[in-house]
Amino acid sequence: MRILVVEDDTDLNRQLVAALEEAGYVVDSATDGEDGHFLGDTEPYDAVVLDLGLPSLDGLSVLENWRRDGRTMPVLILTARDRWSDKVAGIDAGADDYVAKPFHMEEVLARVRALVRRAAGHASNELTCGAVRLDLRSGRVTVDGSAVKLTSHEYRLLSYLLHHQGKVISRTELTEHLYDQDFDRDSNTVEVFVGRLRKKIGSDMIETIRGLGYRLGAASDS
Amino acid sequence: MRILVVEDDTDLNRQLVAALEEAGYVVDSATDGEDGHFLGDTEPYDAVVLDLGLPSLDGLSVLENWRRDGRTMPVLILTARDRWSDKVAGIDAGADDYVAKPFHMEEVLARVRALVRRAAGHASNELTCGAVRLDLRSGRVTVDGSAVKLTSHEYRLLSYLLHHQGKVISRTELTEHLYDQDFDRDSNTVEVFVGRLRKKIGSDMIETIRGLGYRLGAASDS
DNA sequence: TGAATTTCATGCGCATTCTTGTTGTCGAAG
DNA sequence: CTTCGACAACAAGAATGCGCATGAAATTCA
Repeated sequence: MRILVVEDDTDLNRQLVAALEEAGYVVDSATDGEDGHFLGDTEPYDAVVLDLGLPSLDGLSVLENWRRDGRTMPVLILTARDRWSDKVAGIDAGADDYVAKPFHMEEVLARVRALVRRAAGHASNELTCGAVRLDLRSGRVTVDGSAVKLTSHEYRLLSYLLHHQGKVISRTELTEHLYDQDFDRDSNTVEVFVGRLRKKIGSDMIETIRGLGYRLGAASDS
Repeated sequence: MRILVVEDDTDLNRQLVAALEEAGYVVDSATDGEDGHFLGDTEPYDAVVLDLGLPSLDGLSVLENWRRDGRTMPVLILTARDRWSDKVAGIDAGADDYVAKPFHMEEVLARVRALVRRAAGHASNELTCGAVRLDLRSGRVTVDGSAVKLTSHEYRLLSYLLHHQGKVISRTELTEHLYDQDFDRDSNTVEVFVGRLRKKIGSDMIETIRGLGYRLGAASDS
């Protein structure tokens, strides 16, 4: 999962990035509205954390621009302001959630978790597929009840596949969501990780659709 | 759009119902957890407004039960409590949004609007023609309910035909859309793939219009 | 620094795709 | 009605290139 943080306070920015990375996300960040707007317009993020008070281009305008351009990724708004009318404006501009500063990092994490989860159409924090179970809060993975130790990339891959289970995911989509902007395109890293993951969770979980991508779960249904 | 309101304060309940109906929704309401839980489990709502402090069955439990039963409709939580840890608990239990009491009705309406709008984006889109069904999201194809395995090109071909069913598609149009610009003109690959597809989905699906191209669907006409 | 993790490179197996050639079908003209 | 030419369907071998395994190099992390 790939997240964009747009926050001008460099300290807070750093904290957010650190916390999100700690939680297993790939994070890009911008410190002003123009950069943020550009990134959000060009890169496929799974969620955005957006401060409203930004230099060069106001957060609300950034959001409105994205929505006008048809970008639909979930956006969590941060703001020092506390007036409810601002909240309504933000929500109607297309924000998906809202946190008032000062906030607890835990709360932001929970909300981002929920946004990403919901954007993929899941209501619960436990993602399961067959014998595989992933708890988004603790980051633990079990297969048939017994814990499995995954490396950070393996976890990201599995998490993405579980969020979008049943769907065919192209290799480019995976690289775009599991890595930040600069990544060597013609590389077989993804295949390597799919192979590793298969070894750990069972090779019949991830299906290969030759020429299109991979698909997890719901292999045999009518 | 049908909304469920679960709120024990009869005054507030009535206000919510009135405001939501005013906004054009069809609204059911319950004043305790058990009733609310039952309704949410049996009726298909597009969104739920749920108070946390309820008699007979706590709101959080109601929500958890719904999620455990696989109900995925968006839920907006109302609560008097303001401690952030409660918010996190609510969000992690599967709530989609959160409003602290006391609130402005405008805000609730804005959030419900947002929830409904977002949930609408998850309609699974499938293309069908006769017994053939193609789910664009999962890339699965079924004929008479039983799954059919297609290769990448076969899938693209079928998808294109389904998108333009009833229309006559020339062979050049197909090559132009299934291949990138430079493609050996005098080649019969398209016919080969039409043949393969016919073998897999039934030969009466794709009609040949001699000299013009192919047509899928709309079989019964002169 | 040492261990774990991630990335990169090579070669192979095989599903998929393409080509070729033949047979079959339709339409029009003699 | 017959015959001929053009177009389409089918089959099967050939070639392409995708995806996987494996191991070594590089990088990160403790």
